[in-house]
Amino acid sequence: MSRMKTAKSGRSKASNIYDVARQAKVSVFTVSAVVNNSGKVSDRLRRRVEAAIRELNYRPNLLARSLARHQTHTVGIIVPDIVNPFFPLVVRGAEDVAQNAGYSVLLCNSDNQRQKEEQYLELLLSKRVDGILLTKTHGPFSPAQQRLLADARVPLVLMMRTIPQFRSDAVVSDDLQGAFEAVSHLARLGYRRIGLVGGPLDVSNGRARWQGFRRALKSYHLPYDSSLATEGDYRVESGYQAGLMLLPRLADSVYVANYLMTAGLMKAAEEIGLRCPEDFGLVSFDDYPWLGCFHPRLTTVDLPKYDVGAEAMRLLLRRMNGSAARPMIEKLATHLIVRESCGFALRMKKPVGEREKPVAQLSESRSAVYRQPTE
Amino acid sequence: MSRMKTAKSGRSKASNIYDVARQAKVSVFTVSAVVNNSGKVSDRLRRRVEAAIRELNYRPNLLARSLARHQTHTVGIIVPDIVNPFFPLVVRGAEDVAQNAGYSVLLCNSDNQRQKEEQYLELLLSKRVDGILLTKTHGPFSPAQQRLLADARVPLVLMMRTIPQFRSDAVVSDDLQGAFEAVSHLARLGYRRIGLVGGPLDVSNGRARWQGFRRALKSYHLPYDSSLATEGDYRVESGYQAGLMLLPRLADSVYVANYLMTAGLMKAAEEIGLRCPEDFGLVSFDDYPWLGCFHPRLTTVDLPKYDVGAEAMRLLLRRMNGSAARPMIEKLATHLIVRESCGFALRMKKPVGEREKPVAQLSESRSAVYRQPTE
DNA sequence: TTGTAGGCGTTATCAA
DNA sequence: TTGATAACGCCTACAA
Repeated sequence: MSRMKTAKSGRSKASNIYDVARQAKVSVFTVSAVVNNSGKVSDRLRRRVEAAIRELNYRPNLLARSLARHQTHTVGIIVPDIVNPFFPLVVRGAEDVAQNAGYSVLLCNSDNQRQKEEQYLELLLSKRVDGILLTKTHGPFSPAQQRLLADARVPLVLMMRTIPQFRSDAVVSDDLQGAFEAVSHLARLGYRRIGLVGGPLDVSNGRARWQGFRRALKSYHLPYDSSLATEGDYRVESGYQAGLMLLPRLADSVYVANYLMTAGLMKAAEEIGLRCPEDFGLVSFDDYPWLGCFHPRLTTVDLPKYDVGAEAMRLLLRRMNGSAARPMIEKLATHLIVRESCGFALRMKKPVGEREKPVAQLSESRSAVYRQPTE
Repeated sequence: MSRMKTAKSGRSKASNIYDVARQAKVSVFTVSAVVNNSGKVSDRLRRRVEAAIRELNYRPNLLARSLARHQTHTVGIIVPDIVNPFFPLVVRGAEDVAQNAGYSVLLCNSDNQRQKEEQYLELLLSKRVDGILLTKTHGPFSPAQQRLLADARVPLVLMMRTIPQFRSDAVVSDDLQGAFEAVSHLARLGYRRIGLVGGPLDVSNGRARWQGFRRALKSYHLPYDSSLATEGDYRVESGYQAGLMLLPRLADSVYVANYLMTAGLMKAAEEIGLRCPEDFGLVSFDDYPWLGCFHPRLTTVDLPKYDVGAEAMRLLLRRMNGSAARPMIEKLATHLIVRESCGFALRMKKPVGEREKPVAQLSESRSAVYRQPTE
């Protein structure tokens, strides 16, 4: 008799491999072989098993399988905050690749808090994920975490941020080059007092974007005025505060290291009564589908968010499959998109042909296909 | 001897409960009792166990625990696309509540494809999640899915969209009322040819937003002109197309049923050479932190995205804990935010005090605290 | 090609 | 209070 009652009758527990074996009058091995399409099974038995599976509506318990096989086909992704519009695309890139390879994704938000991050890390390891994708909060791993990770021998790939003194794979955007291009663009347009709303200096991409800014200044023989450089935390409010500081100091333009801070700065400009690009030029960092639809239409440096996630997951998959290559850092190319906030139309001084080309390559970049978000 | 080698030596497998038991010279029961803080264990043994755990760096295998306990402390969330800026907040709301209750979240993107959705549903059930949060694609569940869900006896809560003929819990925003308010606002400002860029009619919130539009027209004795009403799919492109259709037909204003379509429509307006709010008024649906920072600053109806996710998860938790109350649909209140795209400043006809109050309550609404996104 | 039996790491039952 | 020992559902040598 079937263990899983049919249709109407009182429902009992889900059927397992033994039920199927009994129903098909074969051994569990045969059932397992059929289900996993492994080993040789005669057509006769295979058909019997398949019939039984259908009748009992059997579906393997992946939990049990994971326990037996020592792999869960699940990866963990820890990002600061999925609500920051930067991360959905990263996560989506990772998820697409994962899904395609038969893996599911456990999503965690650290809120940039080291404690939350650590808790999630432990949880993921306890859940025996096969790998981890991480956008690390500021600061290094604690010794406890290092040991944890080493002991668990679970591959980990960093996204967007690297950590000094910690050798591991990482996929990042070429932030230094991107910031360099952004600021160079302003310099080429003739701006002389270029302000910076930078990212946090305690994370690598914050530092890189800062560096790109300084190198571009130097490259165009512009002085570095520290009163025009502020450190933000990638959130709207810090951009707003920065705007209140910078703009009254007669910055004639500004490079803002991410989108949310740009929004904050625009708000500040509005309150102060300054218009962009008429009163000051602006280049932002990170593009979104709606940026070309509202005013000022933002000139920005597009970051390969989707590809960062996708590449990170590909790298992780390779590690999970036992790749022993030495840790590598992949750096994905950025791309300047000129619209109006930089004041290009107002100050056009360069031939049009040049406007979307980088002036110089500061570091090697890897081109990548950018996938447009679907909605 | 400890099974987990210390520091330098060749690392063996992670230690399990037997290793701990052996090390502490107790039975596995005692270890289990200590780990789970259940049952009575003498202080003497407890200390021995705790010491052993520390020495061996033991951490329970949650996989095995799940298998034995028949619960995974994991829930699945299926949304159309995490890249649509609508969903991150929903997911975040759910994740916060889940995390707080000791649950992790498996994230899935259906891309509004029924097939993908079905695959994910099966996967989640096979992984034995304890519950599911779902923003269903268009159309009903297939009979196969219905059976699947019924057999698995896994609680499921719908988010944002309900399904006719399927009784289950759901948490939605009060879209009908929201749309009604949006369009009423336009009517009160004196607009007479109000256009609609509606959501897809094959999902419930698309229909509700459409209905709210029509009821408001009726309520203000405005004729319904079907040539001014278009059906979109919540994506940028469809808003763009709708704009190209509607605006040349002399709509004096338009209500757009979500943010991405609004972006598309603004793009179309730009190309046509129409300005907002000078040439046409606009009320959008769904608010974001940056909407007040760019022009035109959008008048919009804010949806309680975070709360939808959070409430849905709370409901799910109750179900997972065995609540047998009959299925309920929670409807969360929306909130009109007046900025400039509606042309309020240009056409001010009503006293200021009235502008943020709904004219009428079309359906019961539940107020809820709105949490601002952090970045 | 197929079956048997032991293992995966916990929890839980039932004696002691 | 503790300790054996049987589930939990699947995989996989090893045997037949």
